[in-house]
Amino acid sequence: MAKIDIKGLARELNISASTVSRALRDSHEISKATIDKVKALAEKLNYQPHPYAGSLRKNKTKTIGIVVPEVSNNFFAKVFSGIEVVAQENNYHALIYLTHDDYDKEKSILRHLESGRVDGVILSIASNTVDHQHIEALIEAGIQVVFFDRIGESFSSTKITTDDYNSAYKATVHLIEQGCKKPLHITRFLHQTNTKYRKKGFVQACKDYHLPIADNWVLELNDNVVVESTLADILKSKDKPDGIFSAVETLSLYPYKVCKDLGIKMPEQLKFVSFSNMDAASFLVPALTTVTQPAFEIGKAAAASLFQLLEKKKRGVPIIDNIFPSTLIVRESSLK
Amino acid sequence: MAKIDIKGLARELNISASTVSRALRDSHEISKATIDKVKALAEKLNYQPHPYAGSLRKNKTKTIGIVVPEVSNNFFAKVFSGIEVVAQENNYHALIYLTHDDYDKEKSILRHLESGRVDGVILSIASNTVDHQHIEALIEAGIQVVFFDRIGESFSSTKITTDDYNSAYKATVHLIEQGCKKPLHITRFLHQTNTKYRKKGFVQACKDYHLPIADNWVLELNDNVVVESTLADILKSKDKPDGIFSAVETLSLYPYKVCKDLGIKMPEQLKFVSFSNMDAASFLVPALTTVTQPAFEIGKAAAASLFQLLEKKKRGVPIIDNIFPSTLIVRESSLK
DNA sequence: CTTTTTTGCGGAAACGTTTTCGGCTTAAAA
DNA sequence: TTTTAAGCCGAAAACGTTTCCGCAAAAAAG
Repeated sequence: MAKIDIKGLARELNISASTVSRALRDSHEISKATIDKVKALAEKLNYQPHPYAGSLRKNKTKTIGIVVPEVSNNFFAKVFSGIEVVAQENNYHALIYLTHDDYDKEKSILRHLESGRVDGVILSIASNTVDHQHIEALIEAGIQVVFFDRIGESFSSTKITTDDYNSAYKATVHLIEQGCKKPLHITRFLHQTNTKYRKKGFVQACKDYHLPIADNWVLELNDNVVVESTLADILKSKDKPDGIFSAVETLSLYPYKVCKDLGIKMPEQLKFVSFSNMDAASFLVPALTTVTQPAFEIGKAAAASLFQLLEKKKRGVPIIDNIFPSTLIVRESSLK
Repeated sequence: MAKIDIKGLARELNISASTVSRALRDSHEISKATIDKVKALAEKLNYQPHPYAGSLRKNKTKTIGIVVPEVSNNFFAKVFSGIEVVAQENNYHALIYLTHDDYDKEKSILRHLESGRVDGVILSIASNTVDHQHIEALIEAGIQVVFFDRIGESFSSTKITTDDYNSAYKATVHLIEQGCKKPLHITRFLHQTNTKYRKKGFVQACKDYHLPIADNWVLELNDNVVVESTLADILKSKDKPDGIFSAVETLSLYPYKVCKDLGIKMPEQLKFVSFSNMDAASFLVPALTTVTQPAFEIGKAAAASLFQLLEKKKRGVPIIDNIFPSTLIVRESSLK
């Protein structure tokens, strides 16, 4: 089955390539008769336009780049699903890149994307990137960028987030109302925007409820290998916490493990709430109280915003800050 | 910052575009001096080649398509991670498409990929596709295809799977050895290759251990909304099973739910083993005994095979059937 | 000192589209 | 009858590369 191209169709029909091209796109300059002829033959020969030839000429790729830390993670996986659904609806293609939370990788990926491979990028910043020059360069090169979850605050681009501060505040208040006097906040990479605001919410709730918050009430646990021992040490200490609020899903299973090892009863002796999109949350024992982000919706919103920016036809200023509320799902792990 | 292209570099250096092109690729036809000059300027001006121009000319895209049912699923997410790692190592780009287990979507995606957007495709077939013409057409169009997990047996392409039959056999034997006399096999979409062989393994194990296997020992549960009630009915019946072996991760939480609702004690009254890549498996109560597939390795192998096919330089017949063993991880849910 | 080979480079075609420009008919308007 | 307009289409340029072909000068061989 020889590949058929526009010239082939033109030859077959004894008309010019330009006419074929126009006919396929329903140009008003072409007679109905010709359009029908062309389309019929294209259908018959299973003509598929070469995407890159068109991209090159039109300087439009109809593809976006998705740059995220990882995807074996319920949150990112669901965000991605949301993006993908909207992308398919709009006939866009999605290139996906994982930074593995590595700044250098993120830099090289974004640098590569400056060159016209994509029209826009949906980005969630790696946990250890601090400076943002590579992102600036990308935008400078004319690529639209939409942020989600881990955003670059200094940019004027669209940002999709959840109400990190409020969700964290509410989760903390919940712990306090269930009787916690010494909640511990465990988190990661506090220079990120999302975790930063979650911490603020935690701290503010403690203050508002007159808990004498100390420095060691907030624990930044970036290194996987020490999480368990660190947590164990704290839970064995004399002034141990009576509740834990985790800002990230990746820390949500450790307390179970440590409690089991140390014979600490949850929730009686230790109440626990975690940000999480884990499906199994309600099957843990005790079932995990979660702050869950509307990941799928966030993905859809990010994609929708990006396409709106790319297809400038729709007037109206694009929504810059799009905040989706997270919901606190109370289960057994936090109840008195 | 105006975009710089090869012609721009050429003009700047008073040499021809072809020389620049060759210099950038370290052609032996170009003097060391010129090469250095060109590269220095390219570096200075942050030259990035336009990917699609090159693809068009060379008829090589350096991008692959990944077509999978979904990605909010631990198995597929990890496979994808594996693919992505190898892709980045080889400087390939990955377009990802989700079929959402929909045959029509899969058909239209593959049809689109015939047109030269990718060099090859890594595919795991949607659960409800029965005929394979769209895949044949893709291969016919000159696109290399590598299958994993849900494969097309009739194709001579590379296939990456796990030892479905043996793993299922072993898991079933494990249940029997723990005392099960009436194991129930729950599964989905038995026309798929993977589930088909898992069922065979289950059946054979029952036979080998002289259990009088009946038709209702295998239950195909394709519709999410009836899973719970169906399972409940069975577990309430007089000749209820004393063990369950699930062939798919997506069914691995239902038994917990139903047991809780019906007051059935697991594992005392009902033992349970499931195929699963869930991180939380050991945190469920009782901790879930799993057959876990080396998802990340499968992804890496799929990508590696594909790239080997694409870069024909490496001689030697490519490995056609690549079978990765799964491991049975015994936890509490299946112990007597 | 001539002939051949090698080295280093430029011109132009090619990849498959889209789009600009222009031209030719025929019909409508003047 | 002449002018204008409308309708329909073709030739060629353009997008940014790579590569085929050819050619001059220098080096090697004779």
